[in-house]
Amino acid sequence: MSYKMSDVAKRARVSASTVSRILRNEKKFSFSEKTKQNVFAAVEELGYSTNFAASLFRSKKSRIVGIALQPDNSYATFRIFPKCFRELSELGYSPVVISFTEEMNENSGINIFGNLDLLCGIICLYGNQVLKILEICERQNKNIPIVSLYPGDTESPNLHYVLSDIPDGVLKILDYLEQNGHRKIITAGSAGIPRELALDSAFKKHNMKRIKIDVDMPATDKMFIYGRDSAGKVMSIKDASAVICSNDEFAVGLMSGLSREGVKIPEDISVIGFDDLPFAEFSGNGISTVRQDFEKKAETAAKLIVSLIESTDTQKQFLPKKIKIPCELIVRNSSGRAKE
Amino acid sequence: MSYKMSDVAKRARVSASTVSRILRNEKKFSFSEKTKQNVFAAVEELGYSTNFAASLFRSKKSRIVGIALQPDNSYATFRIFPKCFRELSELGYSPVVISFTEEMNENSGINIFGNLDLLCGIICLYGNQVLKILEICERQNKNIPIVSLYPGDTESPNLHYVLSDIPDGVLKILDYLEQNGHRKIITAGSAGIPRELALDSAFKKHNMKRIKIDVDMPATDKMFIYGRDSAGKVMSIKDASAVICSNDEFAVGLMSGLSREGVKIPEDISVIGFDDLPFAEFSGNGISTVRQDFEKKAETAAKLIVSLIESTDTQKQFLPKKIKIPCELIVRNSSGRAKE
DNA sequence: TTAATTTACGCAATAGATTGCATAAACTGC
DNA sequence: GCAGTTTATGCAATCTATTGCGTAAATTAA
Repeated sequence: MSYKMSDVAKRARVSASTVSRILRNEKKFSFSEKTKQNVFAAVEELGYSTNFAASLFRSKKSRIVGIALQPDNSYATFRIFPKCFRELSELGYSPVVISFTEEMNENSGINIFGNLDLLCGIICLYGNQVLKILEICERQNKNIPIVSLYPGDTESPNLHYVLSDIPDGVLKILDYLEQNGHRKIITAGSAGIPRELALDSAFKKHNMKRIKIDVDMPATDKMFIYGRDSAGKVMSIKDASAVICSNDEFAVGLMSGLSREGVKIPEDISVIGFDDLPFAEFSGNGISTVRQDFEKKAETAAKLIVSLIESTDTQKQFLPKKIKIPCELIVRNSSGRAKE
Repeated sequence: MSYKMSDVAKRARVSASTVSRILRNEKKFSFSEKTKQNVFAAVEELGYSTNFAASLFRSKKSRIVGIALQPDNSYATFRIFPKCFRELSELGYSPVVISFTEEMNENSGINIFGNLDLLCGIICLYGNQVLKILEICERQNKNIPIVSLYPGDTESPNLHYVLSDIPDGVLKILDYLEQNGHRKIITAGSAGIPRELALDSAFKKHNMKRIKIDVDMPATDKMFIYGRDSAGKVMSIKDASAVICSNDEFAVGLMSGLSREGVKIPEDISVIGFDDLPFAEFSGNGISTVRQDFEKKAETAAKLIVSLIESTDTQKQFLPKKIKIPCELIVRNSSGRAKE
């Protein structure tokens, strides 16, 4: 049987309340250095660690942060997840995956973390899920901070965002393509409304011709296939000299489809990916792409949510609603100068 | 404020103990249909759900299963993880990631799930970690079932395993290569002792010449790089007609390195991967590889651990110690007949 | 020096589900 | 129809950390 707080208290010759307060360093109370020393020593000697269940039961404060993941995870998600997880752990919180289901609803209760009782904050790695989560929280009067790593189709003022600066990334692509003589450019795939708007405005700014190939891409684990299956459409557009893809997986699939038909990359057409996933460097002769700094996003999100959890309502107002992380254009060999 | 069990009890005109027993359907007790109906109705009407903290506090039974992941996750891991997660959830358990740290030790307590108090079982997706976890459990007298999805370097009789049938997969590769005239074959990378033994015995059985290129591959997120950096060594072995790689990432990296040097695949050399990760189909003209049925592994592991958790000590003896999942050879265009 | 405040700590109630023990009612077998 | 068993349910103790309230001692202000 393991020790309890009263054992520590006895050994340190103080009361259990004192032990509790010192261990949680409750700021409303102060204790002499000597008392603290005694308590810590007793804890050390007994190898005591506080009973999570009892603590949670009494205080209702969990230090558990939910991480919402989509059911069929793209590689990008799993660049973010581990970093996010470790960062939260180091900040003294316990990250917990709260969703792999499409239909997250109150009564699902599919596992104990499915209902939000235990959570003191949520980080959402799934753009289109976050509004639903917010809705559930509001209906349950669960006033916990929510940080989203994707914009979703519409941003909400009740959420916090840590986003890659997609508009900037898109502009960098177009700058590069323009400098290399590209004028008529395909965009292929789909990546939500904000990306769409970013592309539109970038094309407008550069006064270049955009040809859209919209692809319905519901399953994130089928990106390669969506890409490959789009090769025909891309080839049917005769005078385009470049394709900007929604993500690297799509780009790899597309290149595979194009190669199969004898199209040479980048001689016949330049292909640009998005994300810079690990395989981007090694697919074909390397894919030109926009690198998202997933690690930075994850770390920032973890720090932000902890700040939000630990700050008072007044302090919260001064914390940023939206943080943008820069993107970087990585030029490899899937792109080059436009033909003639 | 949310309802408690006594509220439900009052509404159903029974005692709280009865509610508790009915909701958990404790098998030692029996209740009339009518009583059950009343209780369920009351629960429904009040929208009651049991307070996890109180329940855990009193019973010390958590229905939380730890999933141990390695810090730098390979893609393979994240094929398994979501499936495992969902399966466990559907079986009424709450999966929780318990490790992204190399040095998992008792006192890390890096988050509340780091010490094993809350867990009723562990699934380990990380071969070399599992023995350490077992050791910690034993030292803490934490007698919970542990299921490993990788053999690790040495198997332990105190663990349960759900493994891909690697020896069979390896044999299938050699059968195929032999039929296609390959006689002198490189194996490149490293994948632990069991795989090593499987390769040795398969080569012996086929009486073929094996040339080992051992690569130290500590970081699973650098597999592509290890592969590419091995191109030189592979090329230096003149008369080999095929390379069997430890995994698909390595294979993609290697192919990238070889192509860069003008080596044609499969004309000059056949490359075989392992795992059949999603990009294998789309890299180059498709990589020949051995498909591991990750989904099946995940599902099987989840079901096994739940059986172990819910069975008595006597029943446990009849549950399998090791379950093997078949592999399948997928032939694509990175391999063909041996030269001349 | 006294009143006012701050510092330092303890007492005891409390949170809500679980479970060992007890009991009443119903049933079974002879 | 009675002893013995099974079914069906309730009572009350229990698990352990937290926290509101209270107080004594130390410090500061006046």
